[in-house]
Formats: sequence, C-alpha cells, structure tokens
Amino acid sequence: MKLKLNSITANQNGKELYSENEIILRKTLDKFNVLNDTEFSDFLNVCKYKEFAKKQYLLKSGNYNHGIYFLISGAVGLFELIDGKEMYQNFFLESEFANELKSLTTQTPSTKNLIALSDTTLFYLNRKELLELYEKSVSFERLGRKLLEHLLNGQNEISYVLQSLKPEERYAYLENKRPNLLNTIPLTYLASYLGLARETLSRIRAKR
Amino acid sequence: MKLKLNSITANQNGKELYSENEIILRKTLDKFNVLNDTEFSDFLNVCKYKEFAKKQYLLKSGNYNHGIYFLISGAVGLFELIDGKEMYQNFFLESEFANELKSLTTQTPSTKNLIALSDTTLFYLNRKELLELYEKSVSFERLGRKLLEHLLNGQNEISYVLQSLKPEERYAYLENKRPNLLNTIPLTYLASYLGLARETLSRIRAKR
DNA sequence: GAAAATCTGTGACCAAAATCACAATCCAAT
DNA sequence: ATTGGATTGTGATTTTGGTCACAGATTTTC
Repeated sequence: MKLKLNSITANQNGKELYSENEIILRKTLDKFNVLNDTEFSDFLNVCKYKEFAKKQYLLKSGNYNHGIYFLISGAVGLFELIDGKEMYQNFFLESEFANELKSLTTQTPSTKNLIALSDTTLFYLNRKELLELYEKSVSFERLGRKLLEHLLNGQNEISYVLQSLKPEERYAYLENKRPNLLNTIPLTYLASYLGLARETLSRIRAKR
Repeated sequence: MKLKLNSITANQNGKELYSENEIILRKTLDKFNVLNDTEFSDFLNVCKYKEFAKKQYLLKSGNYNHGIYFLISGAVGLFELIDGKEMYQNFFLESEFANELKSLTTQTPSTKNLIALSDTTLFYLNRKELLELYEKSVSFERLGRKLLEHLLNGQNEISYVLQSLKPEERYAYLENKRPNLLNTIPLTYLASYLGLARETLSRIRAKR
C-alpha cells in the first residue's frame, strides 16, 4: 500500500499555504461559487485528512454514519447486502463527496456500507462539525443546498437509467457519463450498480 | 371541475388569519423545524394560489421550469417521453412539493413534464422569488437544504427499488410506502413508475 | 345519454436476460 | 515464483417478464 504525502504549495501572495490536496478541494467547492477565502479556511479546519487501504470500510451497516468524505484519490463504493449479494448503489472517485445520507440525516443505523475499492486518501468531515458550520454562516447552508441539488439531479438520472434503459443502453450511459468507472471499478460491481447480472454485462462488453 | 374555496380560520390569539390551505402548508413546513412566524409569513407572501384542471400541464418539456409547487389537493405526475412512452418518474399528492429540479437549478429546457392527474389546487413558488428568499434569511437556505436531504433520501430508495426488487416486491413497496398512490393513480402510470409492463402489474394485482 | 377515449384484464407467444456451471485470467500476498 | 482468492469469459438452459392481441369496463366529453 502506497499513498501520496501532502506537498505544500504557496498561493499568489504567499500569505497562506495550501497543500495540493487542499487545492483540489478548493477547486471543487469553487464550482458552487459560495465560499470566500475565510469561509474556505473554516471549512478546511474541520477537514481531517485520512487514508484508507483497499477493502477497508469507511462505514459498516448497522453502525451510525458520522460524516461525509471528500475523496482526494482512490475510489469508494456504496453498497447494500441484499439476499447475500453486494448491490453497489454508487461509486465515488477523486474530487467527489462520498456520502450516505439516510443514516447521516436521520441518525439511524445505516443499512449501507462504504468501502475503499482501492487505496484512498480523503478529507473526513464529522457530522457534528458539519452542523456547526451550518450554524456559523449562511454560506455553508447554501453550499450544502447546492451540493444536494447537484446530488439529487444525479440520482434522478440513475433512476431514469434503471427504469427506462435496456442493458446495452445502461452500459452506454456509463461510457458517456462516468467513463472513469469503467477503468477503476470491477465489472462485477458495475453490473450490480446497473441492475444487471454480471454475465450480461460481460457479454455486452465483449461485443465492443 | 369542482374546486374547494379557501376558508378563513383564526389562530389562538386571533391576531393573524390563516386559511385552511395555509395551515396545511404550515404543518408540512413545521416538520423541518426551521421557520418562525414571521419567516413563514414571508414564505406565504411569495406563494401564489393556483388551480389546475385534470390533464393540464404545470410544465411542458422543452420549456424552462420556473418554480416549484406545493400541493394542497389533487395529484401531479412527473413524466418523460421515451420512445413514445410516457414514463412516470414521480407522483405528488397533497402536502407534497411537486418539483423538477434539473431544469429549475441548471436553467436549461426541461426534458420532463409536470401534469395534473386530477383537479388540483396548489401554491406556486416562482424561482426568482425563491432565490430572493434564500438571500433574505438563512432559515430559507436551511429549509431548502433539509427538504433536499429528504427528497434525496426518497430518490435513493426509488433507485434501490428499481435496481434490486422483483416486480412483486416493487408492488409491495408501493403498498407499504405510498399506499395512497394505489387509489389515485392509474395502474398504467404506476407500472411505468415501477419500470414494469402494464400487463405485469395488472397480473400482480390480480393475485391479491 | 350516446359516442369516444381511456383504462384494465387476460390469454398466447416470444425474447431477453437470469441462472448455472466451469474454465481461464488476473492479482495480491507470502 | 507459487499459492489462493478474486474477477472475468462463455456456453447451455431456464425463466421471467415483455410483447401482441383483443375484450370488457370505466370515464370523459359533447
């Protein structure tokens, strides 16, 4: 297991120092166009850098979910055990927020698992500190609101795929919308994500 | 077409007057535990009472979505035309927010339609005024954030149903989680919602 | 209240995808 | 390098649910 170390980089005026990882986070958050410099600093202050080895669990079903994760590198899968099968419900790659919201927001034991699918580095945000950010400034509420809008749009699209598309079209959807998954995630997991038998997806791919 | 008129009701101290409809809205929003009295009044001020007859469109694909709707009575369906078929992606009944977020948040033409499935009364919230509320007080941002958390949890559940459940289990899911849909929404539409052929759902129901 | 449109039920048939079984590959760990 | 585990490929078979067709039933509309 080999993980990158943080390297430190100065910004233009040299007053503050951000690591590479922090710059990745900044760029991602800037897309939402909400946080100013000081607010971003406040955000950073509650981010804890963590590393997970492949196959390590970030969240195990039955436990409470205590936060969210911003991926710097690696891959995380969200899955649920159904009839003994691991049904993957989402995958998270770098610059994405790995999340399981049901347990986080309702504070009930999670039915789902978060697992590192490769060696992964990330920032961890504790639920309590997240709620404190929400209290601290309207900007964090706005960021949360916009992030959730984005996530919900994405989830609506997944539902559409599962409801309306045939197996080959589902694979084409992945090729177009999330091509990076094809390299990084085992076909077996992708099949469950698309609601297909492993063999079916294997045959679809063979035809290309 | 027959629609209820607003009747006026006094609250305890008699200082303010709320209509029945406004009380329904208040009760629903109170679940999120965010708005105080004055904030609720601000919210009400941007709500426009509207009526839609059965089969009237609230939003037509190709157009921009300009707001969200809080249902007082009736039923609204969200569907998309796919291969000439109306694929219903959601249903909204009384005390629910009928929404199509993709077009609303990204300001692109909608691929989806919102249609009244029976005579419907509702409050309409204009996008511009909604954004102004977000500017006005952190409470509205918080309300939006919590509502979106709630909606996303629901959408995750739908995805799970489509990904992992067999036809009979999908019907059982409706019976448990949204029993009111079974009475009010035609089986044909429910079938598309569940990703099933109309005939399949008809046979499942016949077995009960 | 008659006609038209919409919605539902049901049988016969078909096809697509799931399941089963096993071999081949790839990968990780010692 | 070798073992063991995980992952993938592929053929044979089965089954589920989709499609087609048409008849009733129910609702809407003029």
